[in-house]
Formats: sequence, structure tokens, C-alpha cells
Amino acid sequence: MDSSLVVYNSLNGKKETFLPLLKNHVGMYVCGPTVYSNVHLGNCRTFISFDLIYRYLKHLGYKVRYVRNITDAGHLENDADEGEDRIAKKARLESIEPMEVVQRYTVDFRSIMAKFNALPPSIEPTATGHIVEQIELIKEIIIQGYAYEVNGSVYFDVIKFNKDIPYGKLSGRNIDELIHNTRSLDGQSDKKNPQDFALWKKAEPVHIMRWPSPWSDGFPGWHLECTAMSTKYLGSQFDIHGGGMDLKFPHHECEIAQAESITKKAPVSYWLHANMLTLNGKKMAKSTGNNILPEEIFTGENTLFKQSFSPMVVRFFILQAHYRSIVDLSETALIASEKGFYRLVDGLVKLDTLPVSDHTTGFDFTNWLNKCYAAMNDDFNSPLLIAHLFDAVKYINSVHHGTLTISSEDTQNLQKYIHDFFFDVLGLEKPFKEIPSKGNKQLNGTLDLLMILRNKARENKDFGTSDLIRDTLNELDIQVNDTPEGSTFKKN
RNA sequence: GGCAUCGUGGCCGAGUGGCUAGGCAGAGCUCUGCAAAAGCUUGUACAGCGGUUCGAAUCCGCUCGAUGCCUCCA
Repeated sequence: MDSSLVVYNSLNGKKETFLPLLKNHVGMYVCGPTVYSNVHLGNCRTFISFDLIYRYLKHLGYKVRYVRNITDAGHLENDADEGEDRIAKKARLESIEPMEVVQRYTVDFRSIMAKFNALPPSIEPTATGHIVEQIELIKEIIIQGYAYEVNGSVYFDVIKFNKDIPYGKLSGRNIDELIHNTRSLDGQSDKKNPQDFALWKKAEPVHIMRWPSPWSDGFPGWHLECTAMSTKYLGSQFDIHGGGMDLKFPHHECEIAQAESITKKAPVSYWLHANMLTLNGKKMAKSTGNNILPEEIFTGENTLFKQSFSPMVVRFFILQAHYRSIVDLSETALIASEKGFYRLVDGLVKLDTLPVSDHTTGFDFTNWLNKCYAAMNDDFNSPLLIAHLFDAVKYINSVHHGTLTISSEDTQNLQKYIHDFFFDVLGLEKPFKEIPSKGNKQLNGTLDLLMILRNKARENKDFGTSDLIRDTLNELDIQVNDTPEGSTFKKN
């Protein structure tokens, strides 16, 4: 199965058969978050997309080393405080130690990703933990002749690099266009050309985060950290590099230039980019108020939506769109996903209690399974896989309803693969704990008693009482359903 | 202005030359004390204009629109 996996490579805009450099092993690097504030929801979309990819590669049997960095050295901020590090700025505003900011938001990030049931990467390196590696890389690039020092800062010479190796392969830009179209907000720069980018920046006296280097006390350039950490843990050439679409240029373009300036070889086989997430049809931005934090969606404490949505519903919603499509978050879309998600989960639960027959009617398991794998093998088409899961749920419901039948063998097949796809590949979890649960004897007993009393009332045609019990439980998010076999309840 | 990714029904969202996407919402029926859930049936579509083709939602061109990047925000 695995040899038929096809991925869309941003490098050439084509779908290519996935062939890892080393058989059965995959090296994957994804640009992680900058931990200077709460994790951005769009960021979560990217990481959920690559969590899906990570999970599916593992499901296919690959041994995957998944590296996702934590950017804790901050980026230069292009506002009034030219040249100042984002994290240093935030720290000064709040009068605390920079690494305290880093710690707070790293914990926040990990906690949110855990709620989304994203698997932790194999290695989660920090930029500040790899200053030495970054300095060594700069030395190499200088030796190769593609970087120059000015006043304690070191810049990558894009024009010179482009004469030897084409620059702009990934983003489809060429240097001449860049030169003509770069907006001029210079004046303060030491750069030879506006296209050049910093490998090392000398720190101003007010700058808190600083490290010694051969050129000055300063801090590394943003693009360099990813090259340093991907090279260290995955080698100078590896299989997959991922990130958000917005990082294509300049960040990933610069990573390619840095690596190629040293090795003269393409560092990455497959560049994968997740598309943006919009909110109510517009870009998410704090300045316009069109912004929401993941936690605010989970708790319902926000002004945009009337109700709260669980992390699993949001994850499911995101996976219902292809990772390369723009996905638009809205209340109506989330409500639709929530209902669909519960339908899927109910089907999963029903699958364990289906009546078994001699033969299967109305369902071709092998055909269904092939379609599921075909969907995922076609550039991780999770929305199509989910559509196939809904087909299976429809079939399960028909068996439950008695219009179709399932054999014992197909019951086991379906149980295995639906579980594999739902839990392992899509990384979903059941949104509620079934009652009765072991730990709550009093609640179990009480609910059982209520069911007995309600059934008695119904037998006596005392529907006032039975409806009172049902309505009251419904208000407590305990749903009561009457079936031919008796009443059942579940907690949402 | 340049580069990139897109534009599918009431909403979300797959599909890339001929063959049902799927979910949510809507309509009718069955089941039900009534609901809920489920089953059966069912309508609405490919931004616009032109071209290629026996045939275009799908390929090509133009127009309009959206989103991202071009300024170290995933």
C-alpha cells in the first residue's frame, strides 16, 4: 500500500509518488510556533494537518522522526522598535524574564495541542538550545562566500548566491522581480541589498536575549534556526519539510538558500504547505477583532459564537477540509461538523452491538477499504476518508435497523479498520464518556432507577411523568432515547 | 503593482475531460404515546465570458472576486 502514496510537492506544484531517502524511514521537519503569546488557531490548523500526515505515515509502517521546533529566540519585530526581538519586547512590557514568557506560552501551546489530540513530535528542539549550531552554520556560509559581516551583523548575500544557484525555486519568484518590487523602507539597514537576510544580528544594549559570537554579542536570524535544527536531527537531506503556506516566502526560500550554499544540494525532497484558516470569511487579526483563541472556542467565552465547541469537534471540522484548501471557521459550519461528528461516533458505538448474520448484504468491505486507502494515499485526502466513514456508518445503521445484514468476519474487519482510521489516522476521540462508568456508583444507580421509573410510567401511559424525566435529563445533557429494546441514555 | 493558492448547490466541503461525493440544513414517508435516533424517497451546483473537444465543473485564455506572501505573523 505504502508505495502508492502520492503527495503534492510545493516545489513543482505536482503530485509525486512518495519515496523516502532511506527505506521505511521518514524524516519530517515542521516549523513550530513562536512562543511569545497564546498559540494562534491558524497555527493549530497547520499542526493538526501535519499530525494527520505524521499519523498516516506511521500507520503505513514508516518509522518517522518528526521534528518540530519551538521558536523561543523570537523574531525581529518590524514596528517602531526596529530590530528588537519579539520575545524581549514582550518581556519588558510585562517586566518579567524572557524565558518566563517562553515557558508560559510553551506550556500553553503543548496543552492546546494535547486537547486537539495531536501527538507530540519525536523531537521538539528550541532555538535558544541550538545557538552553537547556528553559529557554526554561519561560519560555514561565510567560508563558502555567501555571507558578509557589517558592524557585527552577518547577512546572507542573496544576489551572489543567485549567480551560482537559482534563488526562488519554491515561491516562484525571481531575483529581478524582487529587486523591482521590494518596498523601500530602508535607511537603517547595513544590508548590501534589500533581499539579503540576517544570519546574525548584533544586539543593541537594551536587548535582553543575547549570545556571544565571533561577530558580536547578538542573536541568530530567524531562518537559520530551522536549518540548524533540521540539519542536526534529520541530516543535510531529508524527506518532508512542512509549515504554513505563509512561510513559503521568504522563510522556506531562505532555508533552501542557506542549506544549498553549504551542500550545493536540495535539502528537502517534498515541501508540504498547509493552507490558511479564515474566520467568518476573513483573515484572523487581533487588530480588527476578527480573532479567537482555541481555548475561547472550547469554553464558549467569546463574542463570536453563541455556543462552545469541543476540541474534537474543531479537529474534525479541520479534517473535513483538505489541508491544502483554505478552511473558513464559522458557527454554522462548526454546528454542522458537530452533528456529523456525533453521527460518526454513534455509528462507532453501534458497531460493537450489531446482530451478526451468516452473510453480508449491501456492503463490499474490500472495496470500501480500498477506497479509504486510496483517499489517504492521494495527498492525505482526509475529507474523502471521512465521507467513506460516513458511508460505513450509513451501512451500520441499516444493519442496526434490520434492512441489511453483516457477517461475523465483516463485523471484525469493519471494527478493526474503522477504529484504525478514526482513532489512529484521524486522531479523533470519543467526545463523551458513556454512562455507566465504573467510578460513579451513585450516579449509575440513580440513572438506572430513573430509567426503571420512566419505563413503568410509560407502561402505565403516565406520559406526563415520563416526559418530565426525559426533559429534565435532557437539560442536564443526558440524552434519553426510546428504542424497541427499551430506553437508553448517554451523556453528551 | 508583482508572485502564489483558490472560486462547486441554502451552509460547509470532495471531485480534475463522459460515470452518486459526503456532512449539515430543507421536503415527503416509515417507526414512535409524543419526541429523539435511525431507515427509505427527494430538490437545488460547478464565479462570468470566450476557446479547444464528439463531450468541459474538470484543459486553455481573459475578466471579476477571495485569501496569503512581497514588510522576519502558521
